[in-house]
Amino acid sequence: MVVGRASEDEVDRLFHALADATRRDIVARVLVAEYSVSGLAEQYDMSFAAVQKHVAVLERASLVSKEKRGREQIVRGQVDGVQRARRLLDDYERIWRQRVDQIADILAEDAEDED
Amino acid sequence: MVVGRASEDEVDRLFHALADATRRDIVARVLVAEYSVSGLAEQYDMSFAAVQKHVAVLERASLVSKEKRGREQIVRGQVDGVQRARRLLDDYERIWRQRVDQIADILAEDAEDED
DNA sequence: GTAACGTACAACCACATGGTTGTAGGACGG
DNA sequence: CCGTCCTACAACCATGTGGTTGTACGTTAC
Repeated sequence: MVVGRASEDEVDRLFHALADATRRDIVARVLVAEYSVSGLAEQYDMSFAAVQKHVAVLERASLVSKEKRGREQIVRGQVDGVQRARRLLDDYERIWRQRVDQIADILAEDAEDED
Repeated sequence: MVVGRASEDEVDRLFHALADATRRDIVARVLVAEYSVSGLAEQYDMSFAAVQKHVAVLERASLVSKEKRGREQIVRGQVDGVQRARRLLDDYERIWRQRVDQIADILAEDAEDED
């Protein structure tokens, strides 16, 4: 198919995880510094459990990873997950450019004008 | 012309629209060629109304545009929507690189006496 | 040991989503 | 005109999502 690298389910999880402002903010934070889950929860006006769920969604999408440290769970950003998403969008742009090139070729050959 | 920073809602709609395999396939198709809504509906094993809803989601996310032609509605891909999403992910990668650079700086300072 | 902390998870609720069918209306061809 | 095609939209249903609270359990501190 057009986008071949990751399974459709993985891509679903990836974009779904990114389709929430709180989760995007979490990703941005943990790309910069480490946070415990409760440390993250302090940043937002919602319950600990809600933040925990967001982190779980991000983890399933491979956008963050968790590592147990003592009684805390440390959350880190996984930049390769971000890169994977970006690369998928690159594919779409490439498809589009191919089409544009084809159209340009046709126009160059026919030298026709259309409105 | 640089696309300005998108509102959180716009980004939500963008990634949400991309978080469905059928919708991603529609985007890929209409980036290559024009389709009427019913033309798209023929491609998938679901009702016309379902496809119509998917197109509406993509339209709200500015990933496709519709144009009336006779009794048909022609769907086209909007590559700038794709580019907008990709650029957002670029931002995340940039954040991450800055952090990596900072860490590298710290390591470099620590290793200065070694020079 | 006990208390507090950090986490996991289940149950629950309101609401959105993705699908269906049905109805209605504009555009085209006879 | 009439019938067909394409579209729009509403109503409905099952399921998923984002949030809550409550409970349980391991870890740390006192």
